[in-house]
Amino acid sequence: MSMNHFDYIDQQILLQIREDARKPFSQIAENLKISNSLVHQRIKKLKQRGVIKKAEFVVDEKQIGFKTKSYVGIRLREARYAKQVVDGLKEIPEILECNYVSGHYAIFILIFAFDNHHLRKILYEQVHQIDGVAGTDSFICFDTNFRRQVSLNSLGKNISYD
Amino acid sequence: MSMNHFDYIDQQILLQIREDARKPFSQIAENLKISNSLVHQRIKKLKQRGVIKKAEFVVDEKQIGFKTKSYVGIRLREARYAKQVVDGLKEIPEILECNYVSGHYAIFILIFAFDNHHLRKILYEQVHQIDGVAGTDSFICFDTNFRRQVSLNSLGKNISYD
DNA sequence: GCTGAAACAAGTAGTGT
DNA sequence: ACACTACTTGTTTCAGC
Repeated sequence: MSMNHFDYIDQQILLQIREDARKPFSQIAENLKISNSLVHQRIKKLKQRGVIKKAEFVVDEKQIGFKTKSYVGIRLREARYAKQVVDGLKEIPEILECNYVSGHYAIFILIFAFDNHHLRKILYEQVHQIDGVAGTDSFICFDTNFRRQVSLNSLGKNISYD
Repeated sequence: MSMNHFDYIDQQILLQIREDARKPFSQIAENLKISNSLVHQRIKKLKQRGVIKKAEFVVDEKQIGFKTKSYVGIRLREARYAKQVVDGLKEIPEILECNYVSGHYAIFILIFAFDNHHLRKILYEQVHQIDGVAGTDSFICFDTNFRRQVSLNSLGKNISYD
């Protein structure tokens, strides 16, 4: 299948910058006992390959007032409305993620709202008004037990899991 | 309610570093026509307040082999098994997020697997084996239409939405 | 609470092996 | 593909407003 290939250096660099995007390259170089500029070159290539996209600061949603997190499954009146519903959902800034899914729902979204009342208003006054939406089911998150990034352990191996 | 207070500078800094965690502080200062060191001070305070947690590089899961993304709702045999089930789920590295939720399911998780076959194996051989799990429903993501961070427009205002 | 300059550290590019 | 050096740029701290 020969897709991307990652060696030990790539993997270690990813492990380090992923958790701290502002970690000095020179420090990474020191840890790995390689030159400063090699780190720079590798990261450049990882970007070119599309393995790393961007570095972002993680803002705590709760700290800026978004206390209610909820997943919401959306049922459509008919399947062919999918695209126009997605276009409508995109206009609602509280919706942070939107997926086409298999199973009970056609579309599955993630919403952050100020509180439950706010969530209800978004659903009733905005989502339900989009032409093609038949109904929604909400899965309000009482608590997020954990949240982490994808494992890098399988890199470079290539991968038998059965 | 007097929770956190954010002025224009805080908001602008957040907007800029959120999308590019490695943007030089000096450049931010220039954009806002404030001193280099004020940017530094403000970011330090935002960290202390817990508004920003860390800077992370975003790794493209598909590029490192995780082609199947799925949300999975978990039903419990009895509600009181919740905690021990979460402990079991935490041991499965392909599970990237785990929430207690309202509605049909007790627990709602996000899984990234190599492919559908791998996903099935994780569910059957790991998740379903955890004591307390009655069953699961999967919502496999065919496509992610969009994905973004929470809006910062409500900062500093304080907020009436009804 | 903010600025500005000075000391320090890191990022970048070019050259050679 | 990598390391070394020289150069440019950013970060951090602190005195002073």
